[in-house]
Amino acid sequence: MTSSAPQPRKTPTQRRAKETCAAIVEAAARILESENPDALNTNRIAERAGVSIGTLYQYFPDKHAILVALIRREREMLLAELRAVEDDGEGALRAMVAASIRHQFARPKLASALEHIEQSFPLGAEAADMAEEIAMISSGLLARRFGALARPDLLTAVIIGRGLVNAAGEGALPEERLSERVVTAIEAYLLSVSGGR
Amino acid sequence: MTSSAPQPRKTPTQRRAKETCAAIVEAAARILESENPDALNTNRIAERAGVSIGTLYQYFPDKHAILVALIRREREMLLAELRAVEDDGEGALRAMVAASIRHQFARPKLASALEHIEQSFPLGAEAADMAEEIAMISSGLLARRFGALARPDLLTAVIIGRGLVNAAGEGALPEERLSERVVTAIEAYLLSVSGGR
DNA sequence: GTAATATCCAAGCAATTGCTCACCTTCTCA
DNA sequence: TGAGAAGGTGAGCAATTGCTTGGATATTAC
Repeated sequence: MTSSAPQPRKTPTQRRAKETCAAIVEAAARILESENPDALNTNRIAERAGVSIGTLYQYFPDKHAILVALIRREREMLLAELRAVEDDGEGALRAMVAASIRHQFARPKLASALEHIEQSFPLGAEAADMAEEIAMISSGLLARRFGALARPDLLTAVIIGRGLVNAAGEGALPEERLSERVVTAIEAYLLSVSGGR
Repeated sequence: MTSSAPQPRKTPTQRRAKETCAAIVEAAARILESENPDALNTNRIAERAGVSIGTLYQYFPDKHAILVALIRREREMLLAELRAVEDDGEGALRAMVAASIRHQFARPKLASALEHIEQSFPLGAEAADMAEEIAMISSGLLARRFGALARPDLLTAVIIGRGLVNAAGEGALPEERLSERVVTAIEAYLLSVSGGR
């Protein structure tokens, strides 16, 4: 009975080791941002992190695990911002959109690189968890304004928002007045499916 | 003075050679569909196409060129469908959405695999051309119903549509009543920015 | 038919990749 | 203070990759 998700060989306990781990993950992020993503290999990650390749493989069982850690790190940052949005009914949608845009434009290249990587290897369960939590948060925040929303309608709203923010982050849509544009698109759709009132 | 876009070594003239070329491109498509995209290498493409690796490199200067050819092939198929939409005012939007959905669901895995590949290497100029042509087509078809639309609003509508169709193609959104949903989202947005009438 | 041309073959090279292993260094704590 | 644990090193292996090359086979033109 072999576990399909390999565990790291060592768990970092001392502070030095935790910094090393963080440096490795951040090095991967920097490579994804600066060079073409094909240049992302473990030797290069170790080099940019300023550690040896052997050290890297003490904390990450394989290359895949480094990317998973990076994706988790970024997801948690976004989720934290979304969870912090206050449920004041009126401005909640605006605040969620603003948080998403802030996250996307903090490190736009990284955000879109990860976007593509996420699909190529199924981070399946976790991606679903993340989608679920975003749906839950949004559901609560939007209910006051649009009433109880059917699941597909909620998903549609989230996808519209994500799509527009990503497109803008990749330069396919002007950044100007992006926030209003996204809010408008989501509001228009939700009003339309929730009775138009 | 070296050209940055390498030309194929030979242009296929006989029918046999053209079939070989098509088989190579289709083999790449099948690999992207069936196996994980990391397994896409030239040796494998040649094997699945039923030709030798040497033959492959007679018509394609490098691996990149095969993917470009495949992307072009798929783009042309979609564009052809979109161009064929009749300008009857009312049903034009519905018809464009239907064409996009048909294209996406004809070979869903291929469509989303290419979606991710397109970004990783800049097919820059051509991608822009495609976006431009879609914008032109849409612009004409939507003008009758929504009036002259500002460029960013048009782009937003296209991105909303693409995003929803892709999401559905990847299973993130139920396929049920997808067409109505997409039309609703686009209509709601365009009505909202074009004066709400 | 036969020469010229077009098409196809596949062994294998050079480079890159993910990763291991045997060893050294730094830290912790009794 | 010193021994064991935690942290770190980097040469290099095995596998894979994109691609070249030298030559065999098929098609066309005369």
